[in-house]
Amino acid sequence: MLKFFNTLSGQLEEFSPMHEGEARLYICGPTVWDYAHIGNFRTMAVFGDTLRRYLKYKGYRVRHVMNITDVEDRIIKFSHEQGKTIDEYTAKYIAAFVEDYDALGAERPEVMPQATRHIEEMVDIIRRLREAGHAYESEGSYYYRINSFDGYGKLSKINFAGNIVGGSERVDTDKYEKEDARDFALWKAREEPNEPAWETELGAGRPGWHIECSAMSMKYLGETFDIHAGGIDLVFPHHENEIAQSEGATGRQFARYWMHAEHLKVEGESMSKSRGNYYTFRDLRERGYDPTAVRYLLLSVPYRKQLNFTFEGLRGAEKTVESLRDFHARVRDARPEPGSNEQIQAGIARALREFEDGMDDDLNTSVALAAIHDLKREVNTALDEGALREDDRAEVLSLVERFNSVLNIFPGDGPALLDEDVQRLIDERQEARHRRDFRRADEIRDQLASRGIVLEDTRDGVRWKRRGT
RNA sequence: GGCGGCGUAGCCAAGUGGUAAGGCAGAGGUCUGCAAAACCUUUAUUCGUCGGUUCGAUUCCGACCGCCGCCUCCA
Repeated sequence: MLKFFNTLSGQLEEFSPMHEGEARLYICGPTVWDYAHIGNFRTMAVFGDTLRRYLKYKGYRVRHVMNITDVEDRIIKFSHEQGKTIDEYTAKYIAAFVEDYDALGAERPEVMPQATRHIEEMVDIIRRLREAGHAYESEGSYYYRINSFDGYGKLSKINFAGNIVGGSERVDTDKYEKEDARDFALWKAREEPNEPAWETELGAGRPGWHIECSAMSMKYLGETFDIHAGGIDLVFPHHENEIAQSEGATGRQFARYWMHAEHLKVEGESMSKSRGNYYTFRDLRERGYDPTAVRYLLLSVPYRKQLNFTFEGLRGAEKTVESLRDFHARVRDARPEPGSNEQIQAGIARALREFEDGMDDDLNTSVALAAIHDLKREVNTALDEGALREDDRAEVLSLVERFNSVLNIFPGDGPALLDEDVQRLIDERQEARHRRDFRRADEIRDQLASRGIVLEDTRDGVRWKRRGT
């Protein structure tokens, strides 16, 4: 039974979608003012993708929407500084995000809507909010009247009485005329003549941050949908405000399950540019790290726990991923005798059960990965002892495919080396050995080993075989 | 000040009211000319500290110490 921790109820709940056999989810995507960092990807690419893939694994049709926030204060500032339009400025970062997302092995969402293409839908919601008394206009801007919405605070459980309010430089109360300092902007009036703005029935201006997610999620998923997810920092105010906007406009429940991914730390500290421990995915690739290892590392801790990202851990993840690839290749290339082995069959059944139990428990990827490692060890031992049989081999392979359809951590092997390439390298190695150039000889042997070619030196020369055969 | 999370072996960490998954590193072994690679075995009488509840606590409760976060258009 699939269970998720729902931030709204504060409890683990059985997942049961609105529409039979279909799961609709919305995950808050990137604000494309810069390259996304590894924390963004933990949430959007790895957690979001795992959620999506496991829902599919469980047999649901998935409709997955991830927005791209392409209008926001920093974007306006930087595009202006560079003399570009918003679209010109963001195009580069949108393309980079999608490229990184793909490289991390995440499946693309069905829809990736951009905020700037959905201004009309936002205006429509604001109009409905005004009609319902939840919104008011002030000096050309529009605000949400928090006092008018009873459920405000139900997601974040914020106790406003105990909060730092007023008198603090943190609360920007003088910029706009608001009825209440907590009221938030739905629409910001144009202030400078050259400021990017949309001419709408609300006047010239641009949308507030929160309204875009309400508009795009409901447009593509319906007024009520199953799962809304994002980083834990979005609980307040972003998601709390989305609820107020959406439910205020429709009078219906907005998202039914709210899931929030914890942030990651880097070398034990919070990641920040000032600390110098801020990494984009591209930074890691430039340093030569394998994208699959990054994915593995980000997957190795359940999404609701902080993950301590370290380079030692990343190197470890590379080794682990490599051993998984070797394991897969070894099983794939094995040519065992017919029949099946009872013990292996039991191991296969146990691995499947443990994997699913782990994933069913709020996507506990740590447990799921442990199940894969246990299977790997057991099957490797059987191969060493020649105890694996043809039926076992086929089932292990199909099980690995199933696991990989959810976690996507078994890297590809690349194109196979042709026999003549292997022979040419072996001849070169023999020549090097005659010269007593063992370093070169070893280099060649390692190169072959990394492609699954095992060498066997004999009196008559060198024999070789593909690993596992 | 209000709210929340965490502290488990050298490192990353899962987990449970009944006695500690998995990965990396280390050690040993198979293989090998030696290595490397691959594979196997092994590594916490103990889960921040001190109390309490219990037949029994790492797991529940309280206090304390330490770390991280939200309350600010940060995933």
